[in-house]
Amino acid sequence: MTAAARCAPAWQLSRKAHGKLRGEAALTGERPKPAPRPRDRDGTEARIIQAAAAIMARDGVGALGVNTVAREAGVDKQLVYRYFGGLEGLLERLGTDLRLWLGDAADAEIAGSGYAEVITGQLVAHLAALRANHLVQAALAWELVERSEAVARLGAAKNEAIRDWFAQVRATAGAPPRGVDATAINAVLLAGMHHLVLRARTAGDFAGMDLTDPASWARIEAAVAHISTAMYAAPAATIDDA
Amino acid sequence: MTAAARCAPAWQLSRKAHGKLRGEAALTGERPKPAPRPRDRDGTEARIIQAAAAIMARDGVGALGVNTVAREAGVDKQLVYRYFGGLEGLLERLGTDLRLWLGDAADAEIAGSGYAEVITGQLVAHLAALRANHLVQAALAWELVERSEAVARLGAAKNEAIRDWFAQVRATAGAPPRGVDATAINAVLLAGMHHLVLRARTAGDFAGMDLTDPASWARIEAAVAHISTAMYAAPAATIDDA
DNA sequence: CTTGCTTGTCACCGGCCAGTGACTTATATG
DNA sequence: CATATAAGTCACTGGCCGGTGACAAGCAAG
Repeated sequence: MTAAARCAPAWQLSRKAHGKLRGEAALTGERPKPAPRPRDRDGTEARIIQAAAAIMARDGVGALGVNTVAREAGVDKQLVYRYFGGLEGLLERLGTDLRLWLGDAADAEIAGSGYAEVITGQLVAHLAALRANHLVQAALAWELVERSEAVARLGAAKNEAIRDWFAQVRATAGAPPRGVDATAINAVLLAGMHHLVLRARTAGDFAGMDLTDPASWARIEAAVAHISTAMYAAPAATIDDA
Repeated sequence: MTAAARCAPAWQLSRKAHGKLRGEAALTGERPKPAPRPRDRDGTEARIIQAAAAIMARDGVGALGVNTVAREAGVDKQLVYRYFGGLEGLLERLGTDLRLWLGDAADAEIAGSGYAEVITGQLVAHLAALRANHLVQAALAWELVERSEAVARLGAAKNEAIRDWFAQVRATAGAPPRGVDATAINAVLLAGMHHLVLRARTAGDFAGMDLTDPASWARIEAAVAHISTAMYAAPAATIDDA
């Protein structure tokens, strides 16, 4: 499991000898030859990772388990243990790939003149990318529920991606207007977008907005752009906080 | 049940001495008198509800189950079925109480002059109330992960509370400035606050903000107030969208 | 008193899950 | 060729969970 993996460290097993042997089947009848999958380690690993991603995106993280992943992949669960060291390692591998996916989502072109325009464009692009990526959504939702080590690892990768993104934006757009806490404002806007996307995938609404209606998303996008533009507009010298 | 694991119960059941029938005890030896809990239906129901709330707030919704609740309450799980009709009914009852809690959170005084001031004060108050209420946080996180019927019921209650809140605010503060999509802006801000609070209880950070540091929350609060004030400031006639 | 309802308690079932040992067979290596 | 390794498969253990049936004891009405 995740955090509470060490549940029963000290049970002693009074193991009885296994009765049946494989060859016994010949006595009862002819075996229909199960036709094992052709050997392909890399392909099998890919199948397992793909299955985990599919379950995560479709059914959420709660449905992830060694049995379910193996079943989805059409593979014996033993292979999950052998190749990844259990669910823990599999999730770590999945996190690596997820990091790549995040990179894709953050690859929107950074363009525009001035901080306000650049940030606004980036926020809107981020919203669209996140809305399209169900896997990242599942990971994000997971982080809000679990407190495990795997989550922390995955979250660290994501944070690093966001940090890089911020640095890139700042390098392109320059500094935000003086006296504006851009980090906090961006955090609020980003968090708002994340939350609305996550609400859409389950509840379908939030605070009077029907999140199943594309029109609502247009309004949300406009609101974010509106806020971002207003906050980072050039003549913001009148606003000052400590 | 999610991946969160509970590993405790083995050492509680060490008393194995049960015979097939209750009366058999007299044959084998004197019974130490299991001393059943004195009869108190209302008290027992309250204990169960309280236990469910405690688990939800402490361990999250993933840890909720008939067994765990009964164990936490120190009560046989059969009573959960008898009194509430299973987990479903228990959660419904809990939702009723939760609705009251939500009411508490929304009972901040609506005061101020003008839409901007009223909304800003309400948002800040809502943030503080939500930060203090771990049970509502758990419910909110749950809604982002599950897609069940109980969730929908609970969410409906919450939405109704928010709707009432909006109506009250509008009645007090009047309409927002023309040309401003207040519903969408408020949704973004509200969603941002919710998301940051939910991140704080698990990940502890978001987009470069350390959510374990009270100073970060001061900045977030300032950012929300800043945005709200700027968006709803009276001379907003220059801004127009469709 | 007897009868019936309720409260509290326990035992048990089937099902799913995590994890392990062991077997078969294909492939590479000598 | 023989043999060691690795891939794929199966069987099995132990455990928790949801859910149900049954039992003992309190309590009240007749």
